[in-house]
Amino acid sequence: MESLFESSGFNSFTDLTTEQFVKNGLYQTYPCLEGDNKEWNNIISQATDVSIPAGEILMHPGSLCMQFMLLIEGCVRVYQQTPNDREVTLYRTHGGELCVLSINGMMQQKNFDAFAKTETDITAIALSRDQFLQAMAVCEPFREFMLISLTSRFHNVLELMEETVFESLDTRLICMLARLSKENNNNLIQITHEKLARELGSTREVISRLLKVLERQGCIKLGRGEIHILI
Amino acid sequence: MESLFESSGFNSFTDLTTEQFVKNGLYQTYPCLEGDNKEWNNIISQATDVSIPAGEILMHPGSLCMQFMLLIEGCVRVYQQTPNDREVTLYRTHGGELCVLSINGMMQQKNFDAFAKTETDITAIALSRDQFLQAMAVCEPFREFMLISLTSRFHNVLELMEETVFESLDTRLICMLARLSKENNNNLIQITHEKLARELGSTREVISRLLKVLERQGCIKLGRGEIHILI
DNA sequence: GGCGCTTTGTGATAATTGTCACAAGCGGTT
DNA sequence: AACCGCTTGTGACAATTATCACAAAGCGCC
Repeated sequence: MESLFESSGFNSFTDLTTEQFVKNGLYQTYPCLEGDNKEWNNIISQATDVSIPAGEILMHPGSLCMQFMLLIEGCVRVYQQTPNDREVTLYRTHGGELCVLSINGMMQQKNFDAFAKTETDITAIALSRDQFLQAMAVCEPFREFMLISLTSRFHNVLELMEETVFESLDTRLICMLARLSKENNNNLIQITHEKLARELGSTREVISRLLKVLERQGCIKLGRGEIHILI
Repeated sequence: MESLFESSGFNSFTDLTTEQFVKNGLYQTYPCLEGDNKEWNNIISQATDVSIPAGEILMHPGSLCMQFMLLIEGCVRVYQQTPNDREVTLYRTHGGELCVLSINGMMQQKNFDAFAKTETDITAIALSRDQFLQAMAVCEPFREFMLISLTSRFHNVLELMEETVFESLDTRLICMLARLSKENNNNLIQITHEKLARELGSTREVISRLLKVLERQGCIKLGRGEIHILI
């Protein structure tokens, strides 16, 4: 199997108009990177625009990503998987965030033992290793952005670690529901029990049972593929 | 409570001879950073040598570390803790590795919700935020080292994540014993059950029982404060 | 309506892990 | 020997979580 990022020119835009559009998108999404730095602008003008549909696996254990990705639009889920098909979500990368996974492959021999999959169509800008290193050398805001991105992602994962080690599954489930509701700004969450289980690293039956308990307690109302939060 | 790193000049060396000694240590420990880069050498010559005894808490939730640490010698344990006094080790930083935690505080408002504690006496070199950013700007090997350090630490933590989510405690315990034995290159491990529990995020009684099972199976031989690995 | 697929509900059961309580052993000190 | 602190052993018990098995309900489609 081969990572999509390794294969060249996947769905790349070739006409300048579209390219221009995406690269304007870059500064809308990453205003902190805009500036009159000639070298930086030069690098960006040579970067590849990338567009990938939902549901594609961008990285998987064993793949060595050789490009650096600045996500413009869309959402990528990073998760781990066991042989017996259990999963846990590690984090998600959204537009305006860089793909920290993609740095790993570029900087080291070690390949990454996690999956990354597009949850929506995404657009992104890809830099080669050299372009990336060059950008690091010449552009102070880029350096700063890199460091902040890496450390906050690290921070996220440590928080997740703490939760999974010390918190019971029902607590984690409740937190997850609260978060989903808040993110969508909606008391109605559209998700199956199966997917919730794959978020939390558990199994469907267990989640179904826990949800049923919450429903009996009057916290939520269950429907097929949806959960109403009743505060 | 105040982080040690925040308080200034903790045990700093003041005489040039010792300083010189530690800074030679820098290049012994970090050969990749040595070079004839004037700006870099200038930054390093102004950096603070730090020496801290074993058992000190360097960082704790709520502290904002404002210095960047290059660890020369010794070992720092980074761990999380619950109100009811359970712990889990996230990772250890040894001589030759940089303290990725310390970058977090410098780059962001968010403070780090983990503990860092010296397990041995340590010596390190501390850079201020400005010195650090300057170093990132002028020194390509330093940049590369930073990126590699950050991504491999990230990698470590994700592996740990996978283990704790999907592996049973006895499996994780066995792995831990194997690792400790390998690290010391010795079939005799000197550690208490209590400490093993704090490594793994579990409790003493549980670990004691699991160890007893392993002993009955003939895998190990238990003694007070020590475990013999019998292959 | 009938079919097929996805999703949910749930019983039964086992394994894992945590918690409380207390005894016992070991090693050093006085 | 007597004492003390640290460490280990273990019973009893509860709670949590996973697993297997299968039924039932919801939904789209012909």
